[in-house]
Amino acid sequence: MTRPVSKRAGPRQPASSRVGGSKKGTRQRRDEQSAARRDAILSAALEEFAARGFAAARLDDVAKRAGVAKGTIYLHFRDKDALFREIIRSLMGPFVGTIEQVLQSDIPLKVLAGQVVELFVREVFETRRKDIIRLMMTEGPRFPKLAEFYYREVLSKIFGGARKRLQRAVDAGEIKHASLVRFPQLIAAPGIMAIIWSGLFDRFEKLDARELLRAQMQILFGEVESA
Amino acid sequence: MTRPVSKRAGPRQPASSRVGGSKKGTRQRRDEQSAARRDAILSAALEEFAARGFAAARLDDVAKRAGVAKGTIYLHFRDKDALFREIIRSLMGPFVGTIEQVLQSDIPLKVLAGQVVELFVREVFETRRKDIIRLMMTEGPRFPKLAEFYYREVLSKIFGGARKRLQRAVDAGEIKHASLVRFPQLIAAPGIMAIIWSGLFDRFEKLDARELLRAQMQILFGEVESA
Amino acid sequence: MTRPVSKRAGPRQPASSRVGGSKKGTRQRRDEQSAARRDAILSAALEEFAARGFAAARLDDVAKRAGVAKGTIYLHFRDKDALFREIIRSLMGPFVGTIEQVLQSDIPLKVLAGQVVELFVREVFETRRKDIIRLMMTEGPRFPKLAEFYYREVLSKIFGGARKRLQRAVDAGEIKHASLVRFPQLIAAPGIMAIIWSGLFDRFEKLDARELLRAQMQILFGEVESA
Amino acid sequence: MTRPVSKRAGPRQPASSRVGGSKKGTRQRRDEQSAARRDAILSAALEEFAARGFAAARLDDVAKRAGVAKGTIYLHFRDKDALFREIIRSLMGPFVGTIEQVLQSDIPLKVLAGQVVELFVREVFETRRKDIIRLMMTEGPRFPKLAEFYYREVLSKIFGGARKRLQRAVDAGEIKHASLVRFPQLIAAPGIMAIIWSGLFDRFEKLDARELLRAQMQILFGEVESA
DNA sequence: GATGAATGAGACTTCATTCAT
DNA sequence: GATGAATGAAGTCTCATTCAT
Repeated sequence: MTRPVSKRAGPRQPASSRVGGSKKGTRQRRDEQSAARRDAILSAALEEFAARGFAAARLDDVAKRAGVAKGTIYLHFRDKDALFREIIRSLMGPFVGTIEQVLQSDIPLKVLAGQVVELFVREVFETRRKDIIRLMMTEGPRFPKLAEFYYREVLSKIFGGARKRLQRAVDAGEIKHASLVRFPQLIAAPGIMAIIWSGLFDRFEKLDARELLRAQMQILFGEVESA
Repeated sequence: MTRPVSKRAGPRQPASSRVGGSKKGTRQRRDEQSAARRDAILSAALEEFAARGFAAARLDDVAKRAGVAKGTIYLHFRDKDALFREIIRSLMGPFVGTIEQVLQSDIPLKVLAGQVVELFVREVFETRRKDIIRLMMTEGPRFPKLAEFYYREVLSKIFGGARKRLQRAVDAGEIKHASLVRFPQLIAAPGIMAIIWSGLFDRFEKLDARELLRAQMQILFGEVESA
Repeated sequence: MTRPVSKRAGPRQPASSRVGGSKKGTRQRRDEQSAARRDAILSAALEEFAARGFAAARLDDVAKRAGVAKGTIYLHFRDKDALFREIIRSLMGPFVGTIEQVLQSDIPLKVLAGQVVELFVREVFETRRKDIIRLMMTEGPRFPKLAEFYYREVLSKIFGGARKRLQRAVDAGEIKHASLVRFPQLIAAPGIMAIIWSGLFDRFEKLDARELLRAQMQILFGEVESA
Repeated sequence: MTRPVSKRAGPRQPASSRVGGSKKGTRQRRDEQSAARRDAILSAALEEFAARGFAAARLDDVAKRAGVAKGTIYLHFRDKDALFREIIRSLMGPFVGTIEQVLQSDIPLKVLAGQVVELFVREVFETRRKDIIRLMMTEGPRFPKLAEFYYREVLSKIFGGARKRLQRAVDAGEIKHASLVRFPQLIAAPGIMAIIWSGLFDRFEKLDARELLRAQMQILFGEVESA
């Protein structure tokens, strides 16, 4: 839970801003309150959805957790589905930029690998983004539009960037496993594994996500430098 | 007499014999039909659960798909939860033996790796076991007992066997990545990735599970022989 | 639970006897078995109905308790309602004769009163007839036909006989409370009270039915002689 | 989005104002309406339970009779059981005070007896309290908690008060039947009888509750004065 | 805008009744 | 005749959604 999850990139829907904002004082304060409420709802909803799954989560509980009335949810989101979509959108969006940026840097792959591991652990695995990803995986099949958005806006960009970087590395003889260009998923796979494992089996056998990822990176790229 | 309440009833269907078969003794025939029905329910339920998730799946649809009446489900399973648990149990159980057996054989790791890939692709990825695993991942957190069962009966056995084999290989200098003994999950990770990807993004970009797994195996163990 | 409740006076319904009974041996044995089963069902049903009430009692449990299959119940009784009616009929019928007989005897009222108390305690309160009466009270309103039967076959006869006897006693100056002729229910009221109390409050405060009834009799008729 | 599951909703009725009333502050108005609805449900439920028994009564019918939606019942009562318990509690509670008060007055027993008869007839037998008592008798065995409550809060208090008063009367030579101190139930028995009779046999033979009770009182206490 | 009581479709589950065996 | 697996109507309860206040 490193940073305030909500940076809201997506469009806000009804809210306000429709009317020219002049009187600043009251108007602006109201907007802020409204935005804060919206964030509280998103945040509460994420926790409820993560804990019980989309279908089993109750908007009643979401409202209670967010400290608003049930009806208020509907002032910000058309329905339960829209709320769910917005969670994914608003919480993953801001993250993609960061990732792309990292991938574009020209530092050696071994160093980059270490950075990616740290980025994943600190910005995903140890935050609620882990839940977002889990939700995406578990509920995604029932939200085709969302899967498409996620693929288009997140995966294709990340994997696209990764492929380019990997190709350069292969061309430069920096790495030997050329199959990575075809399957950058292999880099992400241990992350997925860590997320799933943590939700199911940590009670029985802890799995150290950082070490797991570093092990894979080492196997893929050789000795990985600490971040 | 008095109660207008109802006057229930319900002739059963022409007893179709859709399931079951042969002739044999009456008693045995009945048992077979009953078992066949049970299987039909399990099968139908798996499909419904896989398609909509546990909470959103309707037993009504399960019954329809299985060709039985709603009440019949309750002759075989106490409730929806029990049905779900039984799906996992009955379909994963028999598979574990096979996997363990394969892991115990003394063939070279490279060959074994190829066999494992084929086993996964043919016995999991291309069958309904894929759905079982997906369900386990998606609904597991809400079925702690089931996660425990799965860990105890499936994962600990498979990973236990794998660790032993890998340790031997490390000791014999057969492989160089000793971290695999600590993290056999790295071998399984691409399988998980393939399952999740297929459910979410195959529409946009196909991911060849067999090739993905072979790529990882090759990276881990060097050139992998075809099975 | 003094005597085998079942004396079956009422007509038996489907059973048999339709065909001339000649071959005695097998045929008769079968009839006996069938009758025994019928009694077992009635008996089991009474206990289930008494314990849970008519609506909440399950024929499944009745069958189990009677040691027969569920379908067998329907060989003897058209449906749950009929089963209920038959319980009342078959278990109260034989009792009425006895009561009437007692009321017709010419012994002094004080003695008679003692006999009635004993009869009630031993043949009703301490047997399953108590449950019959309770069921009649609790479920009666929903079985108008049954209430009618009960009134016609049981109450009107008993109260009719009682009134005659009481009138004679009044005429003879044997008792002073002439209102008893109008309200013989006053004699029965403590019995009803005892039955209801025993089902609800015996846990908190025992109520000695015999003493309660004797107290009322004493008040009504003066010193009552032990039976 | 995906789920064909539904698209529930349900505009509420024109908010009829059938219940509640006046104008006053908004908040208060709402509370009043809510309370009125609660009462309507209790009232409707009592009638349904009285007519069909607890198990056979349908909450659907209760809702219909109360003029509310099914779900509304659950806003006020956890479940069917709770609704039932609340009926007994809320309708008997206020009555106990009255009864106790009457028993404490120092008027002569004969007068008191007349008052008790009138109280019973007017406040119980001719009101829905009759149904409450009937329900208590018929369903009590399946609601042990309720029976306990009823015994503790109602019966023990009433009988306790009665015993004291009767003991005083015996000591003062006001009455001769000392057994009444041990069995105040004898005073109540005709009331129970009247309630049961009215539900079952009034069609065949009317039983005048007031006269029945007065007859018993007269027998117990001598000439009873009109109330 | 915010609230939360009210709504009612729909889910799970039970169980009286039937009928092939 | 006896059995009990199968049926499906009907009941209880939940919860997404609405709208008067």
